Amino acid sequence: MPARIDPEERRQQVIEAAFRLVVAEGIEGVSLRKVADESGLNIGSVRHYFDGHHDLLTAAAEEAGARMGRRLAAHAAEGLRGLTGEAALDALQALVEAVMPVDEPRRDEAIVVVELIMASRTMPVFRAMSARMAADLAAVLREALDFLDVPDVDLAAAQLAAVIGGLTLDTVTPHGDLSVERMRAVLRAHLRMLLAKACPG
Amino acid sequence: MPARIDPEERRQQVIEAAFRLVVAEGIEGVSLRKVADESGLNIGSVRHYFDGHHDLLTAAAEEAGARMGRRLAAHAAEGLRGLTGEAALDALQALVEAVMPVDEPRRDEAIVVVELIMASRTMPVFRAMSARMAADLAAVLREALDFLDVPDVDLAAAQLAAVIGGLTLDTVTPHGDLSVERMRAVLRAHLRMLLAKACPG
DNA sequence: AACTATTTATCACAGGTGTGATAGTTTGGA
DNA sequence: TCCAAACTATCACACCTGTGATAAATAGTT
Repeated sequence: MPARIDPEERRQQVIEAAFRLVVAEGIEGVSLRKVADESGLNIGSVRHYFDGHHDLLTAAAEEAGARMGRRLAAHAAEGLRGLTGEAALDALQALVEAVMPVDEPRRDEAIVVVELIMASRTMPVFRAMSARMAADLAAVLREALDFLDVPDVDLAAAQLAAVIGGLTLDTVTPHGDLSVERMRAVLRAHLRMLLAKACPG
Repeated sequence: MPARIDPEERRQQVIEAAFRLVVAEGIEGVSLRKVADESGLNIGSVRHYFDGHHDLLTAAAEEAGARMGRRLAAHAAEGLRGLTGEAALDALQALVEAVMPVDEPRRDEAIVVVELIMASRTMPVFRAMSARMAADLAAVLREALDFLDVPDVDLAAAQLAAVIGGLTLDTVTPHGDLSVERMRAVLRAHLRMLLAKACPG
């Protein structure tokens, strides 16, 4: 049986093209023909590796979620245990910035994620992954804040998650079009407020 | 000249239908034919009052921005001057909740606004209005926080704007699917943190 | 070399889109 | 009454979409 190319590799190639289209045009711009063009494949090939449009979207969402999960796992909260002062602030900021649009690759991934989140409002295909991504992020944030002895971890984590979402939205859209520097400054101010409640007692 | 019906009224009727479609299906769901059906008019009539699809979207964006502006103006920041403690907290929360999805009409409007913001990333039609809405909100927030003697008004307003955006996103989407109560609690916690820096000095 | 499963490539069809063009209908004023 | 302006209603066209179906080319195995 001819398998000159790894099917999984081809699928990734297609998903990558889909991501580029999401960044350029939004999720509605992801059509089979455009994905085929963008990936340099024929639409017939795309349809051979994915069981139609719906399946492609599902796979792309899965991959987006997996990447965000990997980013969170990489900057694990373990190293935060017991840190205080500026060291704690720096470490926490580094963790949060792992999922924020601070450079081009992270910006592209953030765009894909936010597009997916918005789309999950009306497209059932994305509901589960959208919810899972929020849960993953919340878990990491709670763990991190807990390690830093921040009180009221649940509430603080929810606040931080909101700040992350809002800053991301205003950075990747013309709404407020935050610069990366400004975004990081606002984030830092918020983290400082959160840690201020931990530092003294 | 027959003008049995106020043209402006008809336009509002059409825009209202467009808003319902945005809520139900997202901005991509706003097609001339669907708007016509939803508004109970013929597509020919819709095209008589709007100079094509682009013009309809422009008018809808304008109306969405105007409504958000009116909501902000209604809960003007004037009344906040000099308030302290729980009274300040309550007043500030009431102002912020004017633009948040705490009930069905505000939820629908918030959905329209967030859809517009996301769409403004790739659709030039929405860029200006998206930016204006952020500026309007930021101005009101700065004014309010200033009246409450919150220090570092610019930074505090930016933080608050981020919280508003993030909470709205997580309330109108399955991402974290916040209940209204939870959203208000998280918002209150954040406002409390901001005001804590003002209360003592 | 022959065979076979994988992969690539096309067609065609039904459905939806914006829009140009064109009739038909209604209604207020002369 | 008649007319013209405003409104409503259709057609048709080109374009794009997902998808079922089918053919063609490829390459590893026997």
